[in-house]
Amino acid sequence: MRFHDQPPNSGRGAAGRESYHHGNLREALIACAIDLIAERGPSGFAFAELARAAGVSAAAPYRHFRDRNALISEIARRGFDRFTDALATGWNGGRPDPVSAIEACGRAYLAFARAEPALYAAMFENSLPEPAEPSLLLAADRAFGVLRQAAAAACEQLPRERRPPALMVALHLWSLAHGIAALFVGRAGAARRKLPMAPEALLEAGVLIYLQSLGLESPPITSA
Amino acid sequence: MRFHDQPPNSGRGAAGRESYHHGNLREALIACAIDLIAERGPSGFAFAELARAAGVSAAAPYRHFRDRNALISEIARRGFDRFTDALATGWNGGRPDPVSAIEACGRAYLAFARAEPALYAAMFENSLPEPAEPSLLLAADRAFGVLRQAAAAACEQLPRERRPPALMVALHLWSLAHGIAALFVGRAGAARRKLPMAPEALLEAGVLIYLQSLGLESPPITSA
DNA sequence: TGTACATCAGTGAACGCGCGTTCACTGATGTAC
DNA sequence: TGTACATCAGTGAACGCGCGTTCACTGATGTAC
Repeated sequence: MRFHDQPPNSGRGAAGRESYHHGNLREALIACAIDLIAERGPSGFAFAELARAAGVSAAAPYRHFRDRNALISEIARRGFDRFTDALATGWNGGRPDPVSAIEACGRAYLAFARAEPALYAAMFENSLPEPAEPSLLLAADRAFGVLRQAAAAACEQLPRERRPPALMVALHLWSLAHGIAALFVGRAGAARRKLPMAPEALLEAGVLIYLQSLGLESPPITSA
Repeated sequence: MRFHDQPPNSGRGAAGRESYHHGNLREALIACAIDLIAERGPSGFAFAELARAAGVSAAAPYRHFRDRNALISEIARRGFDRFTDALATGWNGGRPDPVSAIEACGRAYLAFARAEPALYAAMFENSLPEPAEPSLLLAADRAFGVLRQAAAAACEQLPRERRPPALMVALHLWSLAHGIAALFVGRAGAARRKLPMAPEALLEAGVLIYLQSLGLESPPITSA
């Protein structure tokens, strides 16, 4: 499954290119870049090489992106947008119950990292200079917002005196999911190793153990 | 605190270089590369630039490393060795009790990532080609072995029927620690954000919640 | 419908640059005797 | 201690290459009238 659309005439390479004008070079460059990132990582190719892959001259991309970083930043931004949607779909408003919904959210997290390694890498393994684009920061905030919201909803199931800070819970969930994604999904570093279980199962077990400790079970103690 | 030694005449740059022979170019290259990685990441500089930084001609490094990857691989390998030591020191044979020792191990994990961002990046954010050097894989295995051993010792505190697989516990701990390190320590991507608490505190809380769910407390239920 | 014109989105040549890698070389060091 | 010689660990020039970026240009498209 691919999360990004294929607009008309945005095919990779020069194939289908008939006119002097490309028609949709901006989208074609993004699509080609995503392929290159998936192969070699966000720092693994040159801007000129990307132009070649898209079948245009090395000068053409400058009509659409200030420089290489602007391209990567745009890809990361779109990645966070898709990521937000994927997490929100998993969470599904907390139905049927917060714990199940958080589990679904975790599955969506890893599914995204697996299905879109290039986007995930552009989001988390880029080397973009600080400060980042404001729109990129906003998109990242929105994605984390889903986790924060999920954690808050789950925490509200608990009696006030046993209620941990929702932000902390969200950070724990995010860290665990990201750790598993970075270590065991995608094209990682030397640490890559075989797992006795699927990453999804590992995350699910970890989250269950964690939430159980907080006093959360599925189905919830307080039934609807 | 730096974990790597400074052998004689391994100073950065040409400073202190008096003779035709460098004396310790291999170590000097590694030291310079660590500085460059800390600044720009494991893919952020060229082999020739490293030679310049070390004050030698571009051809000199080839006397000591087959190519750039061999250098990065060596740095990652040494990183894992130091990392193993740091984790083992934190674990401290499980004293005074497994839960406290695991917490100390977690602190050592983040302390390492913080003190040695270049080594940590070389270990986990490199783009080394597969298959990795066997010696690098071994070094990585030894580091993970400390976590596995710690998890096993902790699990043995539990009655057999409530005992989770130690490997799974080790993977959870590793993932959580790595997730926190990748997201909140060092020079991360667009996701970098301010935390309401120190990464160390975040990890400590997460590990406590997790272990508590397994039935582990500090001080241990079964006293010595 | 036709035409003039403005704008857009490409081209391709050019620039200076630094990279990776090789090569014959040479200064420095270590050692046998 | 002295000397001859082998080995080591550098140099610096050279190569072809691809990169990033700019520039004047031009083909294609859209629009006013």
